[in-house]
Amino acid sequence: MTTNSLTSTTDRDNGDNGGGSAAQRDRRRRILDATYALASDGGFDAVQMRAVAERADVALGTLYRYFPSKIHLLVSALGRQFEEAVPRLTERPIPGETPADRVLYVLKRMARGMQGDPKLTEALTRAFMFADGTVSAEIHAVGMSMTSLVTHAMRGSDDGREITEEEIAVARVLGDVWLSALVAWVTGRSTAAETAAHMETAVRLVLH
Amino acid sequence: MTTNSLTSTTDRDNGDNGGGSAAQRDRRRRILDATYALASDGGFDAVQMRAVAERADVALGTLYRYFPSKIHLLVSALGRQFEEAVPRLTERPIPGETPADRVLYVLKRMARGMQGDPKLTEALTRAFMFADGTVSAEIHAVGMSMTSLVTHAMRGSDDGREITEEEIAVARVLGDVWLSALVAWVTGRSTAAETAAHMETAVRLVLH
DNA sequence: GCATAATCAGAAACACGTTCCAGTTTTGTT
DNA sequence: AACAAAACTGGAACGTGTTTCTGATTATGC
Repeated sequence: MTTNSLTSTTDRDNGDNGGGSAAQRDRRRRILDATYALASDGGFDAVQMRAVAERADVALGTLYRYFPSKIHLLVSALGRQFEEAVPRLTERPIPGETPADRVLYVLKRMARGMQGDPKLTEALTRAFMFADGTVSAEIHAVGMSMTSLVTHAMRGSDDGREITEEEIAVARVLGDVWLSALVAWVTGRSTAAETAAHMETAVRLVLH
Repeated sequence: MTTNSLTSTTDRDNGDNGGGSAAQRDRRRRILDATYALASDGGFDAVQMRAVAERADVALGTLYRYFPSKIHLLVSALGRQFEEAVPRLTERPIPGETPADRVLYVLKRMARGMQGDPKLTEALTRAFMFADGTVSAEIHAVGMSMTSLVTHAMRGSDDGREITEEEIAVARVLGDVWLSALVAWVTGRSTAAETAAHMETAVRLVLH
């Protein structure tokens, strides 16, 4: 199992998306848009496959052709959200004196973004947690984005150095804590403030 | 049917259900036993409410009277498993020279136990991750067990000292990592060996 | 011992994820 | 242009979690 060069500049669309005709790309976009809208409005339960299909103006069978399950659909939506967020967060140097400060800055900004749309976050997080092995590709992609984000924040700017094992380990641990905290928040077991405090503690612990 | 101490030997009912007649306690026990058996055999999907009811020899409506949802049912089962495991793991001094060694010992032993019954673990973990706010009580109990387990391992034996904030923070971070690793393993996204390696890295990172 | 309330069994019904199918439209090839 | 293959539509249908209903059974207070 490896962990490759994460801060890939490659924007490549991998198999599950890039190909296809313009009509197909458009359908896919409409489906993901409908998913966003429904999730943002009513959370996981409101993302009903019939409703998504109707809103995206495709038949139910077509929806299932593009996304073989509700989980795939939501995890793909989460993936797209990350794809959009990561460049926004990494394009300019990240403020902060120490790696801990910078990582916290990034994590908090991301948390704030998600907390601004709680229902959407609930839907996506839940899907992520419920996914089984058949979604490992999509999930791996999200994990990579997360790792890349954190390692990028640990250094202030994008020098060319190879990313070390240590950095990856730190990033993965922080990613795990972040996910758990997110789940706790999403399920109403902790407040946003508690989540933030917990993340801060974890970062200071791990980044000596 | 397999294996371990899960198939209740203890007949005692604990706090969250202690009340009620003997017949009610017996029904509850039968229901949880059926849940164990089905989960151990076929995992989350195999725990079907009709099947649980039939196996426990109660009507479907009765099952729902005792546990308002499948998630509640499974999370309760997980809670009982923890209740049984924690004393077994904390009753004697934990081997290991350093806190890191001892924590690893405990976590690995627990992981081994769960990996010995993968389907059961899958079912319980999924339920845990999918739970919403209405099961926060049960989930909080599990979280406390986990924290207590780790803090106990960090010290070798049970001296009377107050547990520090720092220790709790470390325990919570490790609990988060453990949970994420467990989810990754359960959903087939990582192997047992990878999970163990990841846990080891995290422990060494957090416990200097 | 009996009246009353609580609980239970059994079964039907509903909701939503998922699958399947017959017919139609779009796309690609020759 | 004609044909074949692939994709799409509309809708029915199935499985499983959940709810609801009715009549039996059991527990509880007098």
